[in-house]
Amino acid sequence: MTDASAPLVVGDTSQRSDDDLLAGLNPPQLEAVTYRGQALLIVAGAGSGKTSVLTRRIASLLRAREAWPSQILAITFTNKAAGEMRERVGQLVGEASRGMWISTFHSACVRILRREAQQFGFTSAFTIYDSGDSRALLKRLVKEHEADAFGLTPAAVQGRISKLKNELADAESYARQANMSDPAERIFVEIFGDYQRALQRANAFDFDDLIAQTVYLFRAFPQVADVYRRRFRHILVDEYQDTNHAQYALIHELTRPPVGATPEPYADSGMMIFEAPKHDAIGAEAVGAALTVVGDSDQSIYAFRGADIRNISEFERDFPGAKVVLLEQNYRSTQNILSAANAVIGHNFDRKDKKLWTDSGAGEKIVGFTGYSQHDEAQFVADEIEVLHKKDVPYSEMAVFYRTNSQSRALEEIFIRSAVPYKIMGGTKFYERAEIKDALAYLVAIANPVDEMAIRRILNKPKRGIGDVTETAIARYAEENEMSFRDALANPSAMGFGPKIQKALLHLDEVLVEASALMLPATGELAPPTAVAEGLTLLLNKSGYLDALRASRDPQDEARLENVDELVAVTREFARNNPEGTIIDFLTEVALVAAADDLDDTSGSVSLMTMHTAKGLEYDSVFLTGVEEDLIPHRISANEPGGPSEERRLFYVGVTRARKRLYLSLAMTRAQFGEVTVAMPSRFLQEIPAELIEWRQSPGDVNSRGGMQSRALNARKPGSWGGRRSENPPALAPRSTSLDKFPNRVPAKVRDNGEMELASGDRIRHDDFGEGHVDAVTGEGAKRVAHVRFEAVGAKKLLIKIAPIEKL
DNA sequence: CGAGCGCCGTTTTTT
DNA sequence: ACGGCGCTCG
Repeated sequence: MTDASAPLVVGDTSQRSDDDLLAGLNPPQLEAVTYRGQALLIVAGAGSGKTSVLTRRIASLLRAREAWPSQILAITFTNKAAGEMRERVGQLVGEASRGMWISTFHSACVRILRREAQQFGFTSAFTIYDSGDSRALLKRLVKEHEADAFGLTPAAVQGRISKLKNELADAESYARQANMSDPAERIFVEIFGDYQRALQRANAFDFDDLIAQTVYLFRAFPQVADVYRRRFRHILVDEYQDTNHAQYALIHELTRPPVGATPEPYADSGMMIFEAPKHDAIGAEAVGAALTVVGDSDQSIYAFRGADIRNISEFERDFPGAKVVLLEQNYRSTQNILSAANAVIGHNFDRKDKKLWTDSGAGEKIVGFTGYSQHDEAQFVADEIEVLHKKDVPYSEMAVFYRTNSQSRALEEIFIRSAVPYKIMGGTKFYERAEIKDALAYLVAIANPVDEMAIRRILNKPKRGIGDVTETAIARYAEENEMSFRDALANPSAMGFGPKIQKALLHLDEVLVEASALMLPATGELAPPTAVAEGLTLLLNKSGYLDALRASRDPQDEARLENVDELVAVTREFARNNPEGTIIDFLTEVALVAAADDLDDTSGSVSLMTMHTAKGLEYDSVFLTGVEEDLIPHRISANEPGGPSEERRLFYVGVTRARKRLYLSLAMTRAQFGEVTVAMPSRFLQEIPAELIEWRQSPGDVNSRGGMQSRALNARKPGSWGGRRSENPPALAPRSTSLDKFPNRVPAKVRDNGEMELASGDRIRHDDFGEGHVDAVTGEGAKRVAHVRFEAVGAKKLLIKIAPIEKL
């Protein structure tokens, strides 16, 4: 650990006034940087300079010697954001920034767990299972329990387990309150328990465990928790609106005052605890860490994975005496973009009204475009990108967003044809490719030999003639003899296999042994930085994996070979950046990369990504594509309580990423499941004042002209609409132009419930809030208000005439 | 045990 | 439209 080993900047730096830190801040920003107290909530609208405020706040704590670097824990949403923050703090305070913990929730928890794993039955070499890994494990368990007969698919089970873990429910606690007379429920409980035991046996945590188990650890071992409570005196959490319950609990545990009585200068795990600077009171042991959270409830877009908006809306209740600072001035976007964003988000009720503003002028109008097909739309985007590029907008300052990953395909096709350089962030991620997972499984097999999943994965890759029967036999032998799968595999002669299989297994064992010797140095010895790269190369060569790919005549295997080479290059790069990095460090880094953590962002390409991935990023020019009903808002969200509101926030996030130019595009038809369907413009377009948008081609244009000529080169593929039909698809038949002209037409159902009668005791359903029970009705005529208790979201007051409700 | 074929479900978002 | 998975046959 390098924690705090670097000295604070000395001499004039610390004496110097904070002018440079505070320069150019507006009053609320200033307050956010300089406020000192136990709890601070910074409500930071999009583009309000929150990163700058956070970094300056940290810098000012360090400069004033109110905290040592090692006493600061800053949680960001992505590793990339963490890196940027570290760099920016470094620019302000130099070397003093070393030793801070700036990382994501998951990275911070891994760090803690690696240190403390042996406290509760794991080793520090534990594996991190990504969703694919846990899916594979669950698949086996679901099969074993024949649970599919009860409608329990691996995906469904995985979803439920994830949700439960985010709520800090474990298998036992859930079992206690489950309805065990329901057979499906009983089997689910069994699978959950088996799953957890399998993880434990494999010395592995899944993503959700990383958080939840850290919380358990702190609760079960208060003296361990105390180590971290004493250590971190300032905790800062970004994107607080997207924290889930487990993360919230973790923060709570960390900000609690230490309970133990004996502060030791050196804690058990060898971590150094520094005494507080003497002129300050923060060393008082009874006080919990100061907490700063930054968030914007309008940008909460992760409810589907357990983010609980109440964490931020009830912050003041959770932390009495908390200070709240509002940052509303936007420094990113033009007023036109902000006005559009404000208008859209204003349609969400149940939100504190908050309006972004800027003093930098209206800027260009938002450009709208309606393509005939998704390819047509993509061609518009590609053409426009070229126009911008000729105007000296670098490709790296342009981004294309979409709601679902599958939409990227059409864009890619057209971009390739149009020679637009692009990179896709996230998507089918590099690390999810089969060949990469294979290669990583070899590494896991070295680092964590009890991880049976990893060994099973590589058992027959490349093909060694080892099939299901052999695999099961090894597993049974291992179980009978109470040894690990890895050890069983090492003496195949005991299992009565044929000579061919014995030879194959022995060879695999030899390769693994040899690689272990290379990559896992004896205790005390330091492995050379190149160990991971060399070990991986050795594994892939001697196992025959590369040979098999090379020998294959499947054209895709060539690409796979390149990908594996790329992974080897990644290990070399890792060695350069982390001279002391071990195989475990490498696997950790790889397991926790996020979609937005792109490796090279100086690549001079246009970025393509989902709107979710776009959160926290900003670009000069942004293309928001597929702005259609059933896409954004997504069809599936329509029936979920709070779904439509969350979709609106997602759209809002997309819009507010743009600094100067925003393009909103859609297609009139979209191919889905191989079928062409008619798309309707998104309701969110309606919510933007018409004068803000300049339509290059409005939905009305496309309709009334009876089909545009497709500009997409490949729109004439046989089987798609172009070839056969000379007439227009019937659904797009021309209509009268004037009334059709966009804004005022599309799905705009102005809501009017008329004289809907509601009385206390009625049950209603609300588009966003779900079902609820009417407690009372007050007011008269058009202003009658229903007081409703919703099952999902609690009590709300609704204007009966216009609320999106129906009586049940 | 492995290759080939046909069927099915897929597309919401992610650490 | 496509890929993944399971089934069947060699």
